[in-house]
Amino acid sequence: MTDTVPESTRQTLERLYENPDDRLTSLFELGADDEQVDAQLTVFKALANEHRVRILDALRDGEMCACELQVVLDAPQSTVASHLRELKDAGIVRKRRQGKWTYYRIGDTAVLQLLDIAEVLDE
Amino acid sequence: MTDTVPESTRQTLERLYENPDDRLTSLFELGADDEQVDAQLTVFKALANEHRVRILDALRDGEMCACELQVVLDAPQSTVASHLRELKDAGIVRKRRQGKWTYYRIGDTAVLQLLDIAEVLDE
DNA sequence: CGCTCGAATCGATATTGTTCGGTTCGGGTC
DNA sequence: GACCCGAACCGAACAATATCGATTCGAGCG
Repeated sequence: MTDTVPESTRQTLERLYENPDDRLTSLFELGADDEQVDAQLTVFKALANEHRVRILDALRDGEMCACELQVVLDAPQSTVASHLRELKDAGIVRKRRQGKWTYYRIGDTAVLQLLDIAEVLDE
Repeated sequence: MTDTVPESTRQTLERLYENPDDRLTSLFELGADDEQVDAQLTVFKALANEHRVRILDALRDGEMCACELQVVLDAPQSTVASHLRELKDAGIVRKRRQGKWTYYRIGDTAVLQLLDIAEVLDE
């Protein structure tokens, strides 16, 4: 495991620490587990697009059908549909079918927290 | 403004609402302002990458120098450096130079909140 | 100064994400 | 059933990001 580290890095660590091998091991252990990272990535990737952020900002005060979101985004139907699908796949949004229309809503208030925190973050 | 909407969408809204023009206008006004969306996007794009998420997870309990992060990620120096630059540009991370080394740390506890919320979100 | 080393930048290439016309699907109406 | 309409899906063209070797930069040292 620790022997996959490039020699240059090992040498650096040898200068930095008394027990480079121990430090190497603890550095490896610092790595977050894959499931945790996967969950975080799923969410952040879904939020990392202007259209999708605008959809969520529009859904803050209630559900809307796909055709209305089309107006808010001012984008073609197929484009809006694919973004809605990504948001749904990421578990950020839920849909409800009523007759010919499909209504979308934010699935969890935690999403609103994410939007709020991100908005303020870079002061 | 409302006349840029495709005719098909207008027709849809005419069937959905009594005053399609009013609804159209309020839909447009639902659009979040650009500054707000920009701020949110900057943050989410910076977080939408596995390497960068792993860096932040590693920085949870204190600062680390670039060469140590290289070990945590098990990635080449230039790759790590470019990710650190993106995190810094997004205002998520701060750096501090000490001699030949550069130490990075999370710049705001709000970042930790984002990581925590995202991890739990998709239950 | 000349040298070493950690970090930053450059740039060509590879990978991933986005757009959107065309088509299909599913419900509703007559 | 035939038709209409909103939404979903497909896939090819295009755009944005990521990767990483090579080079440069900048601090420390002899």
